[in-house]
This record gives sequence, C-alpha cells and structure tokens, in this order.
Amino acid sequence: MLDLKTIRDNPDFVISRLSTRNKDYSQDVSLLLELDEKRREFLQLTEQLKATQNAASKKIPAMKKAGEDVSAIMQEMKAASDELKELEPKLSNFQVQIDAILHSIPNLPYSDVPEGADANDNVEYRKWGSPPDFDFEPKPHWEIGANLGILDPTTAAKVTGARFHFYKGAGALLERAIINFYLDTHSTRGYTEIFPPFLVNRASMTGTGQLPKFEEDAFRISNDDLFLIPTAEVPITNMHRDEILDSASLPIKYCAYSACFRAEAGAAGRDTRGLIRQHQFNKVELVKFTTAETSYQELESLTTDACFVLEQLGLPHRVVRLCSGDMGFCSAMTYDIEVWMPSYSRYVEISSCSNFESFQARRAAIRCRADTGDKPAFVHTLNGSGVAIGRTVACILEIFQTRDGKVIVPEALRPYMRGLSVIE
RNA sequence: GGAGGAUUAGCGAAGUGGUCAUAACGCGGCGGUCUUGAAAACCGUUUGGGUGCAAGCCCACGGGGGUUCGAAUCCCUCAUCCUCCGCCA
Repeated sequence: MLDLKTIRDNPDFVISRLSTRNKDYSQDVSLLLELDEKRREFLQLTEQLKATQNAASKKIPAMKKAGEDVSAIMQEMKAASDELKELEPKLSNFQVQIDAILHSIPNLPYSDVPEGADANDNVEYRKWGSPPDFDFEPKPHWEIGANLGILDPTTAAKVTGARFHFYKGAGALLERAIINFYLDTHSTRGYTEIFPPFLVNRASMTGTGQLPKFEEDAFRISNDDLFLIPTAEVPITNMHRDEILDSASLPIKYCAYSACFRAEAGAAGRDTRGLIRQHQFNKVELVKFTTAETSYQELESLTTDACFVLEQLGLPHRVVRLCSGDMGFCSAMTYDIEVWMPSYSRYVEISSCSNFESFQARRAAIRCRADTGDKPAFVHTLNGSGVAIGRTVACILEIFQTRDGKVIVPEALRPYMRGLSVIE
C-alpha cells in the first residue's frame, strides 16, 4: 500500500512511476484524490458534531446535579445524534472506497529498476558457472525421475489431482536432504530458523499483499476462512504485524521451511510435466525486516545468501534484475535467481528476491522506533526464496545425470543422505 | 463439540451508564537529585492514529454491530486465551 499523503502531495510523480508497469493508473489516482477530498470534508462535519456532543455530555450531569432542566439540551443532542447517524455511513463509505483503491495500486518501482514490458527486458546482473556440455542426449528430470522410480505424478493424479507428486525412496530422501541443507546453511549464517503454520487468516494474506486482489491464486479453507500459504513469506512477515519493533533489533533475519500451495490459476497447459509448476511444493524462504536506510544493501546480501546454497550444490545460475513490467505487485525491486535447466534449454527461476520497502509494512502496520520519543516509522520488508526445493531437485537430476541414467548426488548433500553418492 | 470465566497502555491491574481515558495504583523504560561510581530512596516523565496553517479537535478499553442525549460499563455477534467435560495424534 502506498502512502495516501505521498499520492496527495505528488500525484504526477506517482502516476509516472506506476506507468512503467505498463498500466495507466491516472484514473485510479484522480478518483482516489477526489474521494479523499470528500472524505475529509465529511470528516470535519462529523467531528464537529461529535465535539458538541462531547461538550454536552460533560454539561448534562453537572446540570442534573444542580437540579436544572436538561430536556432542552437533550432534545438538541438527539438532533445531533440523528444527524451523525446520517453522516457516518457516508463517511465510512468514502473510507471503504479509498481503502479499496489503495489496496489495488501496486508499489512504485525503485529508481534502479530497468524499464521494460516483460521478461525479455530483464537485465542479467551476474552469472555463476556455465551450462554443462553433455556428450550424450540429456533427459528431462521427469523422465529421469520416472526411470529411477523416485518421482510419481501418476499416483498423485489418482490420489489428489493434476500438479501433485509423490516422491519415493531416494527421491523423498533427496527432497528432505535439500530442505535440511538449506535450513542449516542459512541458520548458521545469521538467519533465525522458524517453522510457521501453513494456514493463515485473511488479515495476514492482506498484510503481505496476496489479498484482496489475488484471491483466485490461493487455496481457501471454506469452513474457516483460512488460506493455505502460497509461501512462508506470509506467516513470517505477519509475525510482526501490528508491532512497533525496537530499531536496535534490526535487521531481523528469518529463514523458514514450508510447503507452499498455489492454485496456479491462469497457468493451464504451462509446465505440465515435472516438478516446475505444482499446486504444492516445498521451499525455504528468507525474510528480513530492516530500516529504510539499509534495505537495498540488505537486498544485495539476501540475494547473495540465496545464491550461496546453489554454489554449494554446484548448480549453474544467474541473477537478473527484473524490469518494471515483470515485477510483482508489492515489489519495489526484484532480483530473480535462475538455474540452468537442460530440458528447457534456458535459465528457469528458482528464487525471487524482493525489497518491498514500506509497501507491506504499511499494510501490516509493522513499524520501528529509532529512539525513545521518536515517532514510529515503517520498516522495510524483504524476502526471497533460499531456495525452492522442487526446482532444486529437478535441476540436480538434470545437471548431474549420467549417460546410463544415474544421478550423482552433490557433495554438500551426501551427509544429509546417509552418505549416498549416486541415485540409481 | 458442551459449560463457565476472561480480553483496559510495554507488563500487571482499578474502573458496572455521565462530572477519573489528558486510563487510578504497581512494575518496567527514560530524565534528574543524592553518590567517587553504582544500588536504594526521592522528584519528574512515559500509547497510537486521524484532521487542521495553527490553537485545537476527533478516534481507539480484543474485532464488528446495536440500545442511549451519552457506553470500558447494557444487548447481539465474531475472534483469541484460561478452567472443567467430551473427543483425539
């Protein structure tokens, strides 16, 4: 959520920054400012009435005590009360409309974000390793997984439906090993490990920006109005919702494993085979709460921390800076980390590291106080996958496959796999 | 699932229709006096938001709604926590 005061004071700047997202928000902004003006007009009226009510409420008991007749002033206040009952619904109606618009306007892209229309305009930032040269025809991970008997989407289709997998034997072990390797790595490098709930309430989904605009992307528990989390970002960021943090405690750094659940509405027909796009997948997430001054520096280190685990596994990858048109709703700047996927013959996203600045913090009321006596200020929130587990499995199967259909387990994972060095 | 009880500032807690929410009182925090320094004691101070050029005014007693001229207080509803019963990995 953007700051209404900022929009009020610099509407042209806001509109021009938003326009880099390939959408014109000038209508929304002018409607917003119109409603805001109306709201303040009605606010003054109602507050005036309330002030007279309050004054009378102090006077009436005193008059009663003095034995004076209060029926006249009671009449008067009855009229004021009736008038308020007319005005207040109008006022709150303006407020509701304003909130709806504010919640539907995306974040302003940061000045360093390259302008562009779509993923083709993303800018490569750095690269690690290089795509392997196979002296045989490499197989896609879904074939490798089927041949080794470690990935089973067919049974999952029977038991649950499309876009789910059973992992079996060494496959299940590999998935679990990667989770533990990622958590151990991050938590020994300054991130506090958290194990969150996988269901959250509506307020949490709104706090991090999944609601109200993207409800169709989420799975909702119909009898409880709870949502299956699309990422651990939601429960972790909302841990500090409605809190004023001591700025001495910043930056706060968390890492968390969770299953993630996504409806993938609108992705019909895309990535239907393999582990790339599932309704349920595992992920280790990194989340930071920082001051406004340090957030971009922290975005760099968060991205580096996510890349670190890929380097440990020996997976070739690159970092791209997303262009304005490709960035998510809440983000001010995003680095995607992409691993080389032989079956796709291109780099595929395995992590998305974003600085949301105060956009989520304003929605979720997460603030900090620099010094005792200072006004609280919104923190900056950041997060990034550190990294997605299913896609890591896919990448490992493809990158470390051998001519005879086996898969070499990366050194770093062997201690987590009871010493297993080859899946065959 | 059933029956009771609770929810007030960072924490504990008083307040059952008005003149104590600028929220008593206690603890904690901050500043000061005293002290070589510290502790103790004493004095002072200490919520957040909205609106207005400003003085100021308005809102918030778990959330939402209602009754009333007026609600922390009465009613309805939802949430969370506690105790007991039932069920349960």
